[in-house]
Formats: sequence, C-alpha cells, structure tokens
Amino acid sequence: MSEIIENPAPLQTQFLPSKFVDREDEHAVLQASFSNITETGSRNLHIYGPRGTGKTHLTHSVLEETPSQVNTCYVLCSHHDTEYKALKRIYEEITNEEINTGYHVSDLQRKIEERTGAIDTVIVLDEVDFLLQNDGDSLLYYLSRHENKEKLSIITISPNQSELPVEERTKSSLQPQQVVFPQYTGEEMYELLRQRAEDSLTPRSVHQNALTYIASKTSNAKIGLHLLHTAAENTDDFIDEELIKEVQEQAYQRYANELLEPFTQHHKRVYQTIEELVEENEGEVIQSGKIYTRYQELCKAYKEDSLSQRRISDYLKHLENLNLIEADYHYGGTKGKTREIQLGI
DNA sequence: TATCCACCGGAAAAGGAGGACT
DNA sequence: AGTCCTCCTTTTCCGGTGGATA
Repeated sequence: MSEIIENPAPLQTQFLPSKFVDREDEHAVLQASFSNITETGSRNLHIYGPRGTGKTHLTHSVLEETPSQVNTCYVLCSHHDTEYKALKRIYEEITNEEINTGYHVSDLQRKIEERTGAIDTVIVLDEVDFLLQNDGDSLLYYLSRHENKEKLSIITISPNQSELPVEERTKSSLQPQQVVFPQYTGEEMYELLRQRAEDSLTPRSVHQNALTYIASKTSNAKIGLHLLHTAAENTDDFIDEELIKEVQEQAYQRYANELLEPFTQHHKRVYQTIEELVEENEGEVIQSGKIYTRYQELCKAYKEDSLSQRRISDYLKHLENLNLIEADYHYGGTKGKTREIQLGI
C-alpha cells in the first residue's frame, strides 16, 4: 500500500461518511418520510438526481437510523428487475428467511402481507429504471395499492427519470413526493474530497490544485473518489494535478468496472467493445450494428457463444441506464433505424 | 415510385430450473 | 413418480421507420 494512505476506507465509494456535504434538506425529507411524520400526507418519495450525487448513500444512512421496529428493505432493481425477484427480495429482507423458488407472484404477495400487517415498512427501489423497463410497473402498482398502504413508504430512486414512467393508475395511487439531488457544485466537490482526504491520507499529502482539478473535471462524487484513491495508490509523497491527469484513465476504468461488476460477462464484453471502437474511431459516433459484429468477434476470440442481436440491444439499454454510454436514437434516415452510441463523459 | 438500408422493439415461443399436487 | 405449474433467459419472428437510391 502507498505510504500516504493511513486509512483506505474513506476513499472507497461504498464508504458511508458520518456527515454529508450539503444534503441537509434532502436528509430531512427522507427522515420524515421514513418515520411517518410527513406534512404532505404522502409517504412515498421519488428521488431523482445524476449519478454520484449521494442518493443511494443518503438513503442507506437514513435507513440505518430508522428505529428497529420499522421494517426496512433495500432492493437494487438492476439485480431484481422483475416483480417476482423484487418481491422475493422484499420478503427475505423483512423476515430474514430464505425462500424457495417455484411460487406464484400472488403467493409472494400474500406471504408479504402476512408478515408486514400493521408494521411500518419502508421499501427502497434503487435503480428503478431497470425494473420498469424489464417488467413494467406491476410491482409499483401492487405496492401502491397495498392493503396497509398507510404503513408503507415506497422510495424509488432513479438517475435518469425525474418522473416515474408509469401508467396513470399507478401514478395516481403512488403520488410520490419528488426529491431532487442537484449535481455537486465545484465548491461542494472540493469540500467533499477534502474531507475524505483528511480522514484518509497523511496531512498535507494532497495539493490544493489536485482537488481543484478534479472538481473542475467532474461533479460525480464516485468518479472524484476513484480519481483521488487511484492517485493516492500511485504515489508515496504527494498528489498534485499532474498525478491526477496521469491516473485519469485508470480511475475511470475502475469506476466503470464498479458499475458493471454485478452484471453479466456479456455486458462487460459489450462495454469493452464500445471502448475499443471509440478509441479506434476517435470520438466518431458508432452504430449499434457495428458494435454487434465486433462483439461477436470478441466472443469468438474468447471461444464463447455470443448472444443474439436482440439481446444485445437490451444490454445496450442497460449500459445507457448506467450512463456509461449515451445513445442517440434514429428512426429511419440515411443511416436507417439505429442508435448512435458514444461513451458517457 | 418501389425498394433498400440497418436497425428498433414488441410478441411469442423454446428450453430449462425448481416447486406443488395427486 | 408423474404431471402440471411458475418464472427466467434467450432466441426467433416480424412489422415499422423515412431518407437515399435506382
């Protein structure tokens, strides 16, 4: 380990800081909703804001503060992207019991109702886009009509949708209060990174220009932390702007790996394909067909079967949800019906 | 004017894992 | 044990798009 790192934990993106930079208002709203003392009447929240603004972190830390008689469950919908999987997860979180597969969705619903009853319950659906895309809003509709809905708080989190793309009937029974997490400003990023550096690195090992540079480059706290952490690992005396520039690519790679870690090998392979194509074509946009053929070649090189084009089309959508790529949709025209794809950031 | 381009994305179907029921 | 479920993943099929081209 590098000599300037005294305590690596605060530099890690999963680290929950004891205090957040400029999130007091959001904190209060979350707390109110979780403890059933809302002024607006609705206990449901929709949390919206770009990646790396602390949505998940703040939610987790408020979940930890909730009294133990409240049922809490956190569902990561990029993993649990069907009603069935999410319900299974909810049941297991509430009861701490494993549950076998083979049940009907309505069986799971009944089991959950038996176990929640009149108990206050908070259900967090993070990365809710994945669930809605893959399985529609049936889970949200069910939860919003839950028989003990006065006791239930539904928290949805999305970096892409300021309003939930759900059917009218779901919207009207859910009526979530919207909570917006604004992008960190340069000063906030600076302060956030300064605090983490203070808790983690030897005194005076970080030059001010390094933090200023990071803050000017990104407002995504996760990326910022990866930059700082990677830089710290690559020096034994100090971090300055030059060093940050050197480790930039490596740090971004780590960020992407972290996001893709829970996904399949094929997701990673598709992303790798796009990275290669972007490098070769120097910023030119890439069409989805090109990506598919290249992905097939890559699979062949690894002696693995490739998935169908239809499937990869969905996977591209996943990468887009993760904001790792940006896609421009063309429906017809010179290029036919296709997506033009660039790397996010 | 007809056809082509080069995909999108919904629908259905195939095949498989794991239970429930008799 | 055998049949009939359920849900999951992936493939197959296909209608649709609107400017370019013959």
